[in-house]
Amino acid sequence: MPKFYITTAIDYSNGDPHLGHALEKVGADCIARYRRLRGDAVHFLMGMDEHSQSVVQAAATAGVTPQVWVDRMADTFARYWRELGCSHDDWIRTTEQRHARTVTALLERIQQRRPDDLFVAEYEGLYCTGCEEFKQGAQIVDGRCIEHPTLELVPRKEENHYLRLSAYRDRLLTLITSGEFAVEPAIRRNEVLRLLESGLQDISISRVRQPWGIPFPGDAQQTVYVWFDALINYLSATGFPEAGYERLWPADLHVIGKGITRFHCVIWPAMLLAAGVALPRRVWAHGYVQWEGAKMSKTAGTAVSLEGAIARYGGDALRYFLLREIGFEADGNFTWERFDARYTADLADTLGNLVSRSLAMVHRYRGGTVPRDRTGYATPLEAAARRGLTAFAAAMDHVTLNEGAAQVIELAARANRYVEETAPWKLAKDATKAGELDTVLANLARTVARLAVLAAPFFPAKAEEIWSLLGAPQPLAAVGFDQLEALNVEGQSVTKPPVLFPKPRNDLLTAQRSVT
RNA sequence: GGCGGCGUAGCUCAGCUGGUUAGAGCAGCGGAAUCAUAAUCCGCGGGUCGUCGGUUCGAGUCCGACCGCCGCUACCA
Repeated sequence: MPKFYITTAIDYSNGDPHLGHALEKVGADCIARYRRLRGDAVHFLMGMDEHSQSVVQAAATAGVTPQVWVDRMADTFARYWRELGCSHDDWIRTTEQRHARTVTALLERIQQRRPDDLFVAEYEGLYCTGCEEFKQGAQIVDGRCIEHPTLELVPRKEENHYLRLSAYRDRLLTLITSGEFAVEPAIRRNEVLRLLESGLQDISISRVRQPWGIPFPGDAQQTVYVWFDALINYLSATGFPEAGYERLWPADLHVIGKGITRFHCVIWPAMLLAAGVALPRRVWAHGYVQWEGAKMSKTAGTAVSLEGAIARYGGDALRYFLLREIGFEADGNFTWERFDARYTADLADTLGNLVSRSLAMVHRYRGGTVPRDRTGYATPLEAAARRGLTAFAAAMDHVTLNEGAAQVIELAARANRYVEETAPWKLAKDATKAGELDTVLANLARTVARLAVLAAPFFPAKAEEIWSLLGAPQPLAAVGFDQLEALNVEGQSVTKPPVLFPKPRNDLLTAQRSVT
């Protein structure tokens, strides 16, 4: 049973999660659930990044200590991920002792192995005495800090610890080009390769005057720079440097957003190379959720609240929509209209209706017991199902989650056509057609069962509900992908179907649409 | 500025290494059916495949230019 260690980016603790965070967690969870279905020993890590300077500010604004603040944020995030059905096996927070221990250990290992890769140098930048921070880029407008436009920015020098990132350029180029360290999708790999080709600068990895952090080993004046600290979380969760951390490490897949590709595909592997620790096998950088075609922004009032999006049809429906419509590669657009359309067409009318009519007919015509198919399932629906299973696996293996979701609904649509083709209600009126009716009902029940299993990575709770309607002796989680082709549900007592995906009234939806 | 991507039916998008009359889903219109959440199924789309050139027997599919969007451009101290 191969292990599969999958991680998501840890989230900054400076504000509530939104749809963008949700896409990443749900996508990673979908992959994790799919790998479990394929029989891997999955270890799925999520967590929180709690050391950034913005945390200190947010806490101060709220009038609480940083620790109280991050505890609060961690609870909030964890609550949302629970509502969305995330099946993570571990939850790491960078304020935890186990993380600090690993950060320290990794730095010490670099100090021992490659002492030349760590050095002290001066950083010189523009310092705002109002913020007590260095400023750069968009934070400077007209030569002044945007927070304190009445104050002069003063040039200031600071001594920092640096990592000799430049030494790893060639090594990284080779590793990425060869695929040994896979950066995906291709557009992100190309970006990283071009960055590498243009050369690397050394980076500073420590800060002074920022006590909310992990002490830099051997220099009590400094703390570890938050990015350097945060990246290590993936390793911390394995128990490094304790013996046995290799049971999980290296990570098989880091799921991240496209905005932090550089950190994960250049800095992180360089850190590991310096420390002599194995590199993760693969990084997948997904795109962003846009709102009405534009970047989501809280200040512009265009950030859809996760609460509202979950409240509309429940967490499962939101998962499905994000993965089917936004996808996990390029940017995608969220609108209430598209959400409503997908929910209605795919979940309610196609899948929900198929489950409803199939189980209802088993009840009406066979007293609720799935009959036996005496033809050996030699039907067009079976042929379509076999093709569907192959296409589903191919899509999921390539992390084209939207295509995987499409395959699930397509199989349900094919089953709906099968119902029309065979017209069970006509067969039921002719006693000589009893065998044919058995075949149709058995095929439909088996298809519904398969759909429950295939849908579980996308909407686990509803899939579980469908599965339970079928009266199977074993739990859904016990079914492996290999068993799906020959899945046998004959003789099972099915429950009369409830409405799985109720369609809300249109006037209510219109009212909700105005609320972001 | 540099590098890269995108621009295909009202909407969301498929179209791999160039080759029959350019496809799917949704929406819309017409019809059938009644097992089912008034759900389902069937039929109907003639879109200059952003624009203009070029290569080729033949180009959404390759090359060039242009127009319009977008991404990355390095320690956001």
